[in-house]
Amino acid sequence: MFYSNNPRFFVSVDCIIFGLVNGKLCLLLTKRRFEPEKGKWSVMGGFVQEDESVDDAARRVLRHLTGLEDIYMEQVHAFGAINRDPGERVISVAYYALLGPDEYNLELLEKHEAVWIEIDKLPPLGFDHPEMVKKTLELIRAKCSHEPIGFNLLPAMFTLTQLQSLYETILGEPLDKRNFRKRVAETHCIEKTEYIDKTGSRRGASLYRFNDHVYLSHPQFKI
Amino acid sequence: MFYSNNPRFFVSVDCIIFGLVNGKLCLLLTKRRFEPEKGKWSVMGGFVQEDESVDDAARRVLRHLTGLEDIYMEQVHAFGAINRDPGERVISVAYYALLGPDEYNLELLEKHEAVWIEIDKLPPLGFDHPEMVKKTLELIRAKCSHEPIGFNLLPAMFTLTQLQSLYETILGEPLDKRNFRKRVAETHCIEKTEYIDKTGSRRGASLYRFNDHVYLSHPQFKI
DNA sequence: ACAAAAGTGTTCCCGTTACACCCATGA
DNA sequence: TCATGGGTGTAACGGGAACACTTTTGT
Repeated sequence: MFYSNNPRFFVSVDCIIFGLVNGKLCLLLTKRRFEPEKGKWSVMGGFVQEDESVDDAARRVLRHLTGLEDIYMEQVHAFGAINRDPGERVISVAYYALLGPDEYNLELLEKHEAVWIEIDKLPPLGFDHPEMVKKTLELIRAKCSHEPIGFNLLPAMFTLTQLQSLYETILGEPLDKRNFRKRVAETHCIEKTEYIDKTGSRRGASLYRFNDHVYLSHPQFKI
Repeated sequence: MFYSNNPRFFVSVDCIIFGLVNGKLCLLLTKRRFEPEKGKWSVMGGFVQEDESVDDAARRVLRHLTGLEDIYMEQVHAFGAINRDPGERVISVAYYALLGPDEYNLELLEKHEAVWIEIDKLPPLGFDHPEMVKKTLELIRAKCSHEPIGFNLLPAMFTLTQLQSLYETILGEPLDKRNFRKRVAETHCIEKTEYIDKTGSRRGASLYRFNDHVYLSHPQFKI
């Protein structure tokens, strides 16, 4: 057919997977056991197959690591430099994903030799993964203030201190506690529950919950 | 080699090309003469080749249409649905480009059967091009207020009325003239020249120029 | 003289920021 | 009782929005 004059390429997905481990923002990385870039750290990836869309390929990578289907995930950028993979030419589409504490179990991660590494202690990464991570961080930094993506990293119920500390980590700057809580109060989709978390302090802190139903009916969000 | 278990795909670029024609924001479209989607309108595209990066492929499409190398261009999104191309499977990376009035000549466009069509009079497009255009519009709408991309659509010198009307078209809403000019005045990288445009009014309007040197030394922009 | 676009300041309001102390509890 | 994190209000400031008339000049 007409298209056949043109070359075909391997297409991969690379998933920049975020999670909170002990309250620290981490990336899921693996140390490559095969060439190319053997021994270097890299993000989790895989090749796109015939029977799946590119988005589906990213979901498959996520599913293998977590056993779950409905992980928050979004495309970041396509990377298409000729020599970005020193082995063969591969065009890669980067995605980022946000995992909540219940969305990963360490056994499954161990089986895939994936480890959580704190975002500000990243080892040197192979390929063009540093650029992918950089672009992803810019993206979520810009996005987290007007779209409620941060909740995907938290448990279903969380304290305001946890939420604030998450935002501080993502934005890389300290936030004023009273102003932060004022904005939370104005954001109707974050609601206080009757539950109290006693593990983080002697006094106990109210647990809050993100109400996506309220959010979807009034999609306004500003933190 | 190890990768060879995996399938390969055609990869294309699709360029959503904007231009100002008679002060109206337009897209460069073509009516397809070949299957698939013969007779439908589509944006300008091409297949990625072995010897070029994906970005380079987009630049090549632009170069063929304009004869120029340095067109403002940026990636929008990769589209990878299995059946997005009814002919064969093609994974496409969308780019948008902004052409100034001196960056296209109608003969060259005619040779490629490309025509300018006003952004609010678009015909039905084939493939997933409607989604590409929608995503692109969202992107430039969000971007034009904090990054000086609009100037790529204007001649080297322009009146403030032209600039305002461009922003009104992109944002889809009328802007207050005095507030607009106040913001322009605060933006050091837009400078008044000694020249006067007499074609747009009896009185004549001062011509302004975007100074990218100033912008690069103080990359701040807010309109 | 008049039509048509160019050009120009001020006021008000609201949202953002800065800031410090008391509370509840377990050890 | 004290150490620890939880929780609360107000005042000052600054940026954004609303708003109308005069100027210039070609016809």
